[in-house]
Amino acid sequence: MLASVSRSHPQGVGVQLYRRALDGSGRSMPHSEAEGDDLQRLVDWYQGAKRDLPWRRTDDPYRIWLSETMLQQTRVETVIPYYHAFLSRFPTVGDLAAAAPDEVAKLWQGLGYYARARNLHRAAQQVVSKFGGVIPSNPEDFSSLPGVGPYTAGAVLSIAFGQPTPAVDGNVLRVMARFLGIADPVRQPAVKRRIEAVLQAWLEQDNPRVVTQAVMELGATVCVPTRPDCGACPLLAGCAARAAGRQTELPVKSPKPRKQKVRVLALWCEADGQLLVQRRPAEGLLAGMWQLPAIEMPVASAEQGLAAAGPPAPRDDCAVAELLAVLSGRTRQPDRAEVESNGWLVELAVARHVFTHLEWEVHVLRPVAWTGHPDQPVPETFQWVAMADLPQLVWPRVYERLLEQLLRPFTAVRASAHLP
DNA sequence: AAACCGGGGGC
DNA sequence: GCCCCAGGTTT
Repeated sequence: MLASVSRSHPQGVGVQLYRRALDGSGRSMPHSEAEGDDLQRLVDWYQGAKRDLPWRRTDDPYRIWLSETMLQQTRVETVIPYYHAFLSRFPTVGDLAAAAPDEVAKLWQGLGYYARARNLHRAAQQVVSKFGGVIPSNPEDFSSLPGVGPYTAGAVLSIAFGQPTPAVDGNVLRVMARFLGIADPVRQPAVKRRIEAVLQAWLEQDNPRVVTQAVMELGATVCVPTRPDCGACPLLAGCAARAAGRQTELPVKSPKPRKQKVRVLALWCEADGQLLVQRRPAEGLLAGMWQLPAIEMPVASAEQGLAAAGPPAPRDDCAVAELLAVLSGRTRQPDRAEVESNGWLVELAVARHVFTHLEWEVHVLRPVAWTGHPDQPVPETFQWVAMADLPQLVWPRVYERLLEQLLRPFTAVRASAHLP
């Protein structure tokens, strides 16, 4: 198929595309002929250069689907141990469908973007209930599953089922933006559509299982964000960005907004070998995960440049007093003496944690005068838990670290010792 | 279209 | 410190 494609325009077309894109002058011209050899070289390169990854050793759609889900916004090295642990516990989609939600969450602990796990679990149940336990191989059905967006659908359908469905992830976006010389912001849907169209043409000319992975592999190992190794690139001949010497300037991305800083005041309430913990709301940040009883106080934007860190302020004492009142089942506001009394909070630890869109500074405080006890009732969402049982709960990374620090020499909080 | 949703590794 | 990673969902 590809061998018959002519080799008429070694590099001219790519340069032209780059200039046109820079001028913002609209549609690209067809580029099938000049890229035929590029595609062939890409495929040949992949066969010899591909990394030996666990999900490349199987044809099982379930395993490939799991890998694509775990790999969303997550590095290969991070995923590998989770991938093995997950499959060890849930070898088939049916096993996953039959699992308890908390057990699925526990195996995802530390991986981030926890909605992925909830969606995958629900999707597995739908595979059983709607598709007889067989992962659907047609785009409409597979894309209907929760957590399956355009990328995941394209990736699984092409890699596991050999269909010519393009999968555009961050790697592919970068490779194609450079190869085609696209100077428009890659966020724009029009850019993604154009890249999908070119990629689909490639998929229809060669084995989709190979082409999809080849482009991604190129972006992951050669056409990397900084210092791309153009000398080793199979697409060098047709690359518009390289021809213009501007490969490091692409892709063009829009600037990100500043992170909101949040001061988190978390309480260490321990009594009778038990610890008071709190379950986060079922929706939103870190949904349904466990933490120390805490209040989150957004730091005013004016203060962000100043001492966002630092010792608890008077306002913090007041907020903690209110939380302690709630824990004690009292409805009245804490009195002046409680709030103003000195030295009633001992700071046991501080941890900073950065999310995509905000930043936490967690202070773990021990209210030395508080007399709460496991025998007394606590409001909903709070719970006394034996120290030894803490590892069974699902913790956000920052609390995992804090607990490990504060519980030493107690047992670890991780699900499995071999995870990072 | 923009905001929300984790965590980590490389520089 | 900044970037960005085999993205999806919600508003």
